[in-house]
Amino acid sequence: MMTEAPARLLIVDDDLDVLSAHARFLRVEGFEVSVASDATSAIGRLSEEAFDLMITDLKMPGSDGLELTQWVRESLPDLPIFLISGMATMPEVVGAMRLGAVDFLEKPVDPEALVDKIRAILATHHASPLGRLPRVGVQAQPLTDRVRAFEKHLLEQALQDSGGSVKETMKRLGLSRRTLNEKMARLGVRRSDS
Amino acid sequence: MMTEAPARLLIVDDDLDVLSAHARFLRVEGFEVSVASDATSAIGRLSEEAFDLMITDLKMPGSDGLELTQWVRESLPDLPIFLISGMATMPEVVGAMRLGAVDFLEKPVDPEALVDKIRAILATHHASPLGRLPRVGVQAQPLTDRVRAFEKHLLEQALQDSGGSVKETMKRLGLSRRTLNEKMARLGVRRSDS
DNA sequence: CTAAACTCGGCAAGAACTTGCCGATTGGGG
DNA sequence: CCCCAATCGGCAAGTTCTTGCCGAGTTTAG
Repeated sequence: MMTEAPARLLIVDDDLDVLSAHARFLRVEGFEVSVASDATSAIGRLSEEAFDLMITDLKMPGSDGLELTQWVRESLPDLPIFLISGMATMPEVVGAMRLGAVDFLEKPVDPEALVDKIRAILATHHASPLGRLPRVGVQAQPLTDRVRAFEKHLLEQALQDSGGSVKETMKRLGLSRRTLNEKMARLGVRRSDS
Repeated sequence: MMTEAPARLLIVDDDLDVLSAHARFLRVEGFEVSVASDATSAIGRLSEEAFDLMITDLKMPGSDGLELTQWVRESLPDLPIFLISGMATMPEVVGAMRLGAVDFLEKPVDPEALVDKIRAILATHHASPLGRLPRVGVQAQPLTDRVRAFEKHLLEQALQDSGGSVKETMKRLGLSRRTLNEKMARLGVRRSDS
């Protein structure tokens, strides 16, 4: 369980049901969540407040997720972006990643998986040399937890990059099959067959 | 048609028919084309000659396109890479892009479109020497090394935030004094008295 | 249906890490 | 000079992690 200063998330989605559902769930998980239902208001929010992560739907009426991503990349280079979309075409995904999205999730989004990814990204980002946000006084957090989160993130990412193949992942990470399995079990990483 | 120095392309594909077909077509289009039928020989080529662009199949026997991409990203950061694949899953595409591929094409590849993309990439690349630097986690080496590096970073950061005080740092990281000392020694972290 | 390729997880020996206990060192104050 | 505070590192018992060996489901291609 984490007790550090809550991370601030901005969720953007034109589907209000999805939006509020995600927002509610993430708040329960301890994040500080702001929402926006379109790119314009999202940009408004981003302009007046600092966020640790933005999660946006790719397909929205008007200015869409890609444009929003682009705007963010130019204006807030350090803000990690998660793109979410159902029925995304390959070119769209490619474009999104090229624009600098950190990850791409397909609808429907598994809340648990989303939370894991969020935590993982925040863990790496906080540690990265970019420490852009003013840090609060005593934000002590066990080293082991942070390292664990990071390791978990690496595992998930490698696994995903390998298309879910354990064999491929172990080569990529330089681990023996057995060790990889152990770590996955220990850290609660599952192969998400896509 | 201009007469500038022809761009040098390296095409990697295990399917020799596809390989030669593409090579032939691209040569007709005025590119200087080299080919390789597997990752190993591709690396060989890349090691001995300079290229402007590499086009590789994602799925190949043995060391696959992802590994090749990874190798290139580490060794030749500026070389743009096109990945080609049929039946690629979303996570694979995301992973490939995250590894730094410039574009991702689906088989069967339309030669005309390919040429367009090649020209476009070469143009932009020549124009902006940096391409896109801000990429996220490029998969590098063994998991353990990366985790170690991360932990070291956290230690250094915490130590610095504590003004070099070990006592303060141990509280902050939730470690016993002895453990902290051990880690510092193991990871080669020293107190930089400021 | 069978063979081959992948994956999993139990088990156990060995390696690596954690941590309390002790004594030693270094700098200030008193 | 002595005492206190902050650090270090040796030692050793206790834990946790790594990894090879084995046997067992699952999938996939023939």
